[in-house]
Amino acid sequence: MTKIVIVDDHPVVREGLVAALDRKNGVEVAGVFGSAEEALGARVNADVIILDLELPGLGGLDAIAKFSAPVLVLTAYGTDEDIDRALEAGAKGYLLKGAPLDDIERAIEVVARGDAYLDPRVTTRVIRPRQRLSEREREVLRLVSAGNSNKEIAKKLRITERTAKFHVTSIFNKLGAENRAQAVAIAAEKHLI
Amino acid sequence: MTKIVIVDDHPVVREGLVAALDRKNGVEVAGVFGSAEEALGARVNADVIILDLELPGLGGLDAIAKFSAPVLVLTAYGTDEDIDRALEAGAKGYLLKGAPLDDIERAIEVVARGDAYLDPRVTTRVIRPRQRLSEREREVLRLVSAGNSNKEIAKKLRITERTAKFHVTSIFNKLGAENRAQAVAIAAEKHLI
DNA sequence: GAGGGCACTGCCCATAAGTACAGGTCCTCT
DNA sequence: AGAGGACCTGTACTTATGGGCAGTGCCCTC
Repeated sequence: MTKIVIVDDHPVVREGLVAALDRKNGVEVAGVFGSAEEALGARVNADVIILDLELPGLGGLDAIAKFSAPVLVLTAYGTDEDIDRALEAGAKGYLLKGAPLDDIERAIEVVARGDAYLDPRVTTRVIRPRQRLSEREREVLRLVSAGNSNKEIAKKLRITERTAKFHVTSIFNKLGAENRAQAVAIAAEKHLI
Repeated sequence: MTKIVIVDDHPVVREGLVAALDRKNGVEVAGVFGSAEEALGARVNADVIILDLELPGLGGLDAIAKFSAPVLVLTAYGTDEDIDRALEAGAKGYLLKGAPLDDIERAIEVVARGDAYLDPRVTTRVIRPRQRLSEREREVLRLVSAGNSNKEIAKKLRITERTAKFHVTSIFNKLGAENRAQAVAIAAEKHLI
């Protein structure tokens, strides 16, 4: 009997998962929570945690490492950044909302026995090494998105305008953008900002 | 007995809605579909259509007007543009995914009797008049997001560079941006692109 | 028929952006 | 010790951007 704990702030999603998993043999829903804090506080003994990344309060990404049971992420977006951080944090599975129920059930089995499961749409991103932005570059990108000029960025980060330009150029190279407008668009699309 | 048709491409969401509504008195789920085409083709007699906006094939926004029964939109994003277009297309209700089951049930009742229901998070946006971009401006904004210079935009739209600049400036004014990077960020945040 | 919104265009100008060259210091991992 | 990465800086250059001022024409509504 595989014990499942569900952590998702969407009532409809919780309902759907419970309904689907209750029907299935060998699986038992041991707890359903709307936030990571509740789930962690309940200290339920589970074999698999199904965890949404967008949660009120403690975000799913930060919660992953706090669970002792293997975590199967089930979330709406599969952005490079989310996936990277979730897997780095120790998630054993990554599913996108909208996945067929069969896939969800298979993922639970796989994760429960200690293996890893990735949604096919996620796998594509994982096998292709991405150009991750450095901490500084993300900072600069954030300022660019807010409409700051290189001079303003320089002032805020206490560096010279030349260095600000340098970071901006690095961002272009990594994102494959030709100018700030496109960089912001790409970043938004990848949910980097 | 209120007859409901559910149109959503997420299996988990479909499952959740069916489970929740089956429990409720006076409500009957008369059909569940994964796309607008299927739902329209089935010609089920319904009192309320629960419709997701992000659908494969025919998008939810375009599908709204094609249903004869009142449509209750249930979607993940509540962006100004989506809301505007959905309401213009004739949606009678607008709920965000993540809404409590009670709200969903209330919305169904309200919509079924011909009134309108808005998610509280949506209402805020509706009562505040927004600066909507013109068709041309959205076109220009799209090109700006793709990294095009004013000259390139001019060429692609067969106008002069001066006119491209003019549109870009109008976009800045309406969005409250100071430059293209910020405009793209704001547009992305409002899901205008 | 007089607005009002939208689309379009001209000239001019100061500043910002983006890129080319070339270099430097840290820190970490091997 | 050496390699690689992130981070930082300089000079010099071309081009793009954003905005001011001024004006035209179209279409739709009141």
